Amino acid sequence: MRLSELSRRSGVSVTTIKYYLREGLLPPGRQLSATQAEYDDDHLRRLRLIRALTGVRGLSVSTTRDLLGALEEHTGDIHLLLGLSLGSIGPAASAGPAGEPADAASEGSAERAEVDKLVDELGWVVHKGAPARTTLAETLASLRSLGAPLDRRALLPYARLAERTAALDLDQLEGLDDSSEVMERALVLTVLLEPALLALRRLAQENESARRHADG
Amino acid sequence: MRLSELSRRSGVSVTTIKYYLREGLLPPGRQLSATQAEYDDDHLRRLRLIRALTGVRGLSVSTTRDLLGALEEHTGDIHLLLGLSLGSIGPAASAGPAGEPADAASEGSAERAEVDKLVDELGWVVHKGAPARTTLAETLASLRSLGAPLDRRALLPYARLAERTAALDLDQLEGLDDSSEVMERALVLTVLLEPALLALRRLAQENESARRHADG
DNA sequence: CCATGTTAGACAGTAGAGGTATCCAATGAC
DNA sequence: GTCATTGGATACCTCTACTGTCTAACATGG
Repeated sequence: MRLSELSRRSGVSVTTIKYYLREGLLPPGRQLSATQAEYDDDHLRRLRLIRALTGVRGLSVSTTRDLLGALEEHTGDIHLLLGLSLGSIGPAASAGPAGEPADAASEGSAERAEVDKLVDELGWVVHKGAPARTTLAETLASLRSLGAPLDRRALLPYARLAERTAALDLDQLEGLDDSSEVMERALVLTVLLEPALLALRRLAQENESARRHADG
Repeated sequence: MRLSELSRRSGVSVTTIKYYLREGLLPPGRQLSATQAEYDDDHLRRLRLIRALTGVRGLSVSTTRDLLGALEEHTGDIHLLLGLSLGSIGPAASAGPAGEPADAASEGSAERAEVDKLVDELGWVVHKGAPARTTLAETLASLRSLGAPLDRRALLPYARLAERTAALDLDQLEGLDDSSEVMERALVLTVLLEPALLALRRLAQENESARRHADG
């Protein structure tokens, strides 16, 4: 199909698609001549994936590019994809010592040790450099500085529930043969399911709050 | 304390604090004269909370303002806070019929019904207009259009785990007396724990993936 | 062969978010 | 009296995610 047809079928404007091509989110089409290119259903799928990641999940264009790049790069190696590539997709990766405030509860290196100890205690096999470890440590440091500290003991039951959630996630990948299909599904489930899980948690919170106050 | 001291103690620049005051994220200090104002520890706490919400969690300034506003408004009514105010803090609230693409898997009104049915099946007591219902429905619609549909049956075990997560969350609020303290703690735990829970899930995914591939 | 439509590529422009910088007159501390 | 600080106002800046316009080269239907 032509670029204009790709645009019509995806609901994404031609200029925006050109922008994604420029930014390397979408691979170029098969060039038929200097002024003609053909796109296939893979492009349409990819485009829908891009819109879901940026729109529904709210990822930035550059994060989306990195994610899609990791998808191509580690084809067949679902470990690297789950553990490293999808490891941290928060707002900021906070690289380097940026000189935090003097008084603000000493940068969470203590939390990093706590996280490593937790992972150890759980018996999890997780790469030492997994970015999610850092994300977790940062969040704990932040919670502590706000006066709501969570130690290993408090975190452990959450971790056990995360374990079971992850098992459900991996179950969803069963029965898929094609490797690239598995990889894409893994990305979709890991990243796009996040808003759904958070929404479920909020609904459950409201319910639980209602149940506990029912005695009043 | 003075504005400059508040700045020094929080690590946030004076201009940025002024910006937050302008935007209504931080309440004004006690005005001593036309050119003198005093801030207390509440301001410092609030400021740290703002930085945590925008920095760690990545919320926008306007979302943060809404959240903090809800905190003041519903003091004492933890229901409204959990169910309605914190209901949807995703990237976009998608208000109104914005004319989605022609071909893109018919806007998820079917998903909305599915969500309502799920909540019903679970026996959850949740406000009909809870924004998290919409968030959930949108995510499901998006997953379906990407060829990875999750129906009620697949979602149910996730919901049961969310239930237990919410119970842990509410446990954290036990033993707190002061109402405004409970409210702030609820907000912090609901919103700031999110990155931590997602990080735990990703670590657990890597572990589970390693476990399942251990036979190879 | 010509009118019309489409393409890649280049580049400028835009709107919103999240600050940052500067100036101001008033005022408090020393 | 001098100097730092304040609230208030306004201008400016950087980044992100697009959007618009232009050009020269084709393609396609009549």
